[in-house]
Amino acid sequence: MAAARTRRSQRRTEALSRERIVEAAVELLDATGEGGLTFRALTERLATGPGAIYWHVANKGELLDAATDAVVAAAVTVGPAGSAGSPQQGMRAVALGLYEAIDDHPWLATRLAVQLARSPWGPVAPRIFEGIGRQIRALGVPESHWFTATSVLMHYVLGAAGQNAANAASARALAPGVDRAEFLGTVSAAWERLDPDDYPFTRAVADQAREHDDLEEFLAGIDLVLAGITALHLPGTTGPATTQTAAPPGRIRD
Amino acid sequence: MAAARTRRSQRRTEALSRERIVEAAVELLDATGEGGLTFRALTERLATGPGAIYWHVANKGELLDAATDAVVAAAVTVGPAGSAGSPQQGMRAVALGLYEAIDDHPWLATRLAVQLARSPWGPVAPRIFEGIGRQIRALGVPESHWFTATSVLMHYVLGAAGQNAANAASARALAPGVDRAEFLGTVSAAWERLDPDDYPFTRAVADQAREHDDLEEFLAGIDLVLAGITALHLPGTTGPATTQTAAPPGRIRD
DNA sequence: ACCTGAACACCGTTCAAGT
DNA sequence: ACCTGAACACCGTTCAAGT
Repeated sequence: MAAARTRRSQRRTEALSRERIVEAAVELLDATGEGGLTFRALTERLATGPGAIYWHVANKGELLDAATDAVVAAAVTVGPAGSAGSPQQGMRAVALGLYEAIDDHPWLATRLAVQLARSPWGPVAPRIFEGIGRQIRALGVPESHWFTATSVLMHYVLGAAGQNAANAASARALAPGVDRAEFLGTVSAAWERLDPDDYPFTRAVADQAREHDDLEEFLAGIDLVLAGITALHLPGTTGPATTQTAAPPGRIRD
Repeated sequence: MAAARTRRSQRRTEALSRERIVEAAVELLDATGEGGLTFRALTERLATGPGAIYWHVANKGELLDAATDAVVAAAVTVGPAGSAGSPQQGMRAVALGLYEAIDDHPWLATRLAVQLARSPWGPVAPRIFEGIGRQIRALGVPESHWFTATSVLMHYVLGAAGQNAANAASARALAPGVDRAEFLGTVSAAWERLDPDDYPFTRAVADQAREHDDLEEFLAGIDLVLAGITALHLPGTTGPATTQTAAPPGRIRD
């Protein structure tokens, strides 16, 4: 309704709104990183004064939260419970969605960490938790393990995706045309220069770090966690020798 | 040598040094959080001017990095390769060391995320990687899996420990005397108020979230990952049905 | 109801000057 | 070599004033 008149106002002014502000914030974060999001830059981009922004948004923290939530929401499409394909494929789809979102918006990794660490009950945590948890449920994991399994996967996915984005950003920063492999070689070389007495393991692993493909590594980690879930909840298997699964761990602090 | 004269200078002035500055920064972070660490507060605490601090430290980022590294170094004592006890106990000891460090210094969770996302080749990442990796090696994991297994555990441990610290901090902030269980009840209640159509899984899990013991949950997650490692590398087991472990995953983006 | 923009308090950092 | 402290540029936020 009233669609005829909308055309003219689009060009210059287009009336400020919370959505437009958040949209501009995301663009600014993508272009200049978290340090580049200032009210000065934002007012310039939106052609207004700071007061106008504060009318729609309480403060900078809320703006960052809204930008984070908007990007995450777009990345993990909650959708109807039953998508096509196997649960494993569903899990990969959700994980890759987050992986690519963080790859496209490198500031997201840090912001997610900050936000999950500040208010786990905000809108972002449930979004990610739900997206991963549904796949866990579809895998046939018993309900008693749902929380643990989903938590492990969530933390791994976010951490590893953030690490990947960091590698990508560092490679870009080192020199415009630097190859990703070349950059990983630099890191690997740095690790090989560590003290042999203090860092024997890290040095030994430096080679693998050089050659690995990030996406493949990411998926291998997910497979590892899924294997653990299966091993723990399938009564048929001999039960892993490494760990007493059912017995309560008990406190072993000092 | 020259031990006799050291007494007098300790009280008031005690000569500024990088170590003293980092020490004061950690104290300030512990007392007031990341927002409380300012050069103003720091100069007051150290009874100097900002110029004196800048003589020992390049900028605030370097100071935060140094504070983070100091706390992590104290938490994961690298020590001689072979400690007492089983590899599983060793793994728990390392994980609990980080868990407690983040619990004692809540700002550490966010700062580790920032720092690992910015410079994975800095001193902090190898410290944590080495501490966890040695236990992986001691568990008999084949070398080809070292990198994946250590990465998964590192991301999980840091993420889950940060989450725990966040819960603790939020419980404290909600009201001085609020019980941890009471706070988790609040979060659980918030999750149960989510839209049933969009968040069926999260709502179903809200109960578990209310009742769980954080430390127990943390250790259960580690057991899960260890079970996955065992399942993947032990040729004896029937191989988990959920995932094709050996076959290269291949790109499945869209 | 929504926006303007000058003003304020505070921050990280610099630097000429001291010892 | 090490420290002082005034000064600078920039930041998030406020608020009286407009429409």
